[in-house]
Amino acid sequence: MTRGSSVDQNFLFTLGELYRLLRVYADKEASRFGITRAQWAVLAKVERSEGMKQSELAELLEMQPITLTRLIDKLCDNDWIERRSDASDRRVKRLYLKKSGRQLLGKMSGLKSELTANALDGITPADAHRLLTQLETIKENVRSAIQTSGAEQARKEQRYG
Amino acid sequence: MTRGSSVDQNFLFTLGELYRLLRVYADKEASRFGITRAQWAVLAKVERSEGMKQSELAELLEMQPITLTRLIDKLCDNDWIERRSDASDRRVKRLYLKKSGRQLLGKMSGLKSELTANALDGITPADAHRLLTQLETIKENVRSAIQTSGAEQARKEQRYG
DNA sequence: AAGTGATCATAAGCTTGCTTATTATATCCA
DNA sequence: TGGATATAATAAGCAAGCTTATGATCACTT
Repeated sequence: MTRGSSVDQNFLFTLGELYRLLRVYADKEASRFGITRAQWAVLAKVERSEGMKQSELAELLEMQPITLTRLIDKLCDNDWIERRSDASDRRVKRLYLKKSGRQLLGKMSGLKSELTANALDGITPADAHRLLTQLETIKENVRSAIQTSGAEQARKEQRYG
Repeated sequence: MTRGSSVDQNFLFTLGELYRLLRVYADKEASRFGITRAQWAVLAKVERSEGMKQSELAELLEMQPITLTRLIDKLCDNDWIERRSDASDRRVKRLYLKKSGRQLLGKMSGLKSELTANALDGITPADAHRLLTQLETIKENVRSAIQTSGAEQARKEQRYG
């Protein structure tokens, strides 16, 4: 129980503290390439799945479409990616890497490894793998917790509205 | 190597995605108490170490003093904490919980456990404990990586400035 | 004692998240 | 065919991070 309560006391806020540190670190390093960490994450995801709709990409990135829209604006301004209209649905815009975007990702490929290696220093590859798996598990847990609490909310509103 | 490269591909951005999800979740739940997750984190830290200087608290929270200043403004507006001038150093303000802040934390004590338990569902207490330890390790790694890269920066500037 | 440099809190302005609302377009059903 | 509902992208405005700069105070050196 001591063990449980210690986790209980710390997990929620510790993750936030780590995130802030990691953000400062990654932004500082990425800035040498004229890009921010947030933009880089989008660019990397576009590379992995070109031709996606913005809404699909937003879901993959766990962010709201409007947040993504503004990041895409910046990536387009820099000519790293482009929006192309969808032939069969005129609401949709699909995202494609441009040549300079591909080149940038090439130049940055070593940086991600370096940042990750520095962050995970002293953690064995096996532990790192387990850690990542656990983070994915937690992501799923939180995603479904949000949906559940949203559903409860809707039910209450229906009952009292 | 497969294992290493899979971590390499994902750790940096996965943590950001999890953070965003967790933020949405915690903010939504905390809002029932009229407080945000960020403000809650500050309030909880003040409870644990009353009488701290703002600058010390900012360091504990891994955030910049100005970021903290504005969160503290809100906590003071709500009368949950107060700033008291230091007797021996007139620059310093020390932070103390007020009665209603203590009451609020009491009311919210169950929520943190609930959020953490939901997030860590399916992860054994032993694994959760190891996970938290690893997050702390990574925090230290990143903190020192930032300092190192800052030092390199300063060295370069000195050399070329 | 006085000046130089550090430290504390804060201000101004930017980024990247969010929520809520708007506009255009699709889809569905009656 | 047409009206209600849903979906895609964007806009406006707020929250909470950041950097850089400022004013007040302190500490140290001379």
